[in-house]
Amino acid sequence: MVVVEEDLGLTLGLRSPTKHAPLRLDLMVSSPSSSPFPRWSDLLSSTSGRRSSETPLRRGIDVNRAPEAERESEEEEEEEEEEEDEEGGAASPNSTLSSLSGKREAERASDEEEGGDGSRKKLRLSMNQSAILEENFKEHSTLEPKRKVALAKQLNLRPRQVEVWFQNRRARTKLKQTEVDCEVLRRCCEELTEENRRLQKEVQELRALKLLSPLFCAHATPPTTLTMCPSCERVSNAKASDRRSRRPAPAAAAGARPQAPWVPIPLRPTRLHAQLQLYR
DNA sequence: ACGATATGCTCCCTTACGTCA
DNA sequence: CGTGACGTAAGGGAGCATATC
Repeated sequence: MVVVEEDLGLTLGLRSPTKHAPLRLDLMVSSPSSSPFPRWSDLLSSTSGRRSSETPLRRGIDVNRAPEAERESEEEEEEEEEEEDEEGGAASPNSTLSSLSGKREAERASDEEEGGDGSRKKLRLSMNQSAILEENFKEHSTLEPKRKVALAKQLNLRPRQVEVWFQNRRARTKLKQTEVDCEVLRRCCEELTEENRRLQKEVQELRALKLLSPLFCAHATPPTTLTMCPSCERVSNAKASDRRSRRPAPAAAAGARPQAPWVPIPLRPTRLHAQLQLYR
């Protein structure tokens, strides 16, 4: 499966009204000054301004750190998974029923054993883990199986956790991009509404001007005649000298519409005509 | 060559949990 | 201390691509 980075939520298909360029937002981490390891809540806090104080993670408490014994067993499990991965395919336990066989089912079973009562465990990633994941996401927003396993090993996480993190990260990026796109569209709509209002006003002023000066149209200089081709009904304002009958061009004008005598059409000033004159 | 099936991936929506005000 | 809002890890379904038979 060929995956293009731009299709992964970074651009949503909405186009800029001006340049037909995809609206893009750089959502990557940009070396924050306050903390070396930014969290997503910080990156996105421009909209919700909560979470101003330090989190336990910031205070140095890693809630995600497992006891050493469990840690070792997890590492053994990861090594087993890595071996399986290198034999072929990624160990990615998915929830699809058809996929719940074999390796995945075994992994889920092992997870439940860890959880004990079967309740869902929710682990917070440490700042360091988040930062490394963020760095990797910056390089590429998708995960190859080998990179996933390598990252998992580096971060002392299960490959499934790395996979989920990337998945959620892509979702956040897309959500943020959607918000930006909506804002751009909203502004565009406002501008067009304002432009429409302005034009309506202009039309009203022009109409009022016409009512006040009834001779206005008479003083305008409309073309006295137009010419129309009887066959194709095209209208032309060619000069009188060019209005004489023309013979249909022979073979040279192959594909061209056969010429017919052009007939002058007397024109009277109309409202449309006046408008056209005014807008010239 | 073609269809059925299995597998693995991503996307999307939802749920559950942790944290904070 | 209880509660609601919010952020986020994780569960689960659907769709798609690929490999195998």
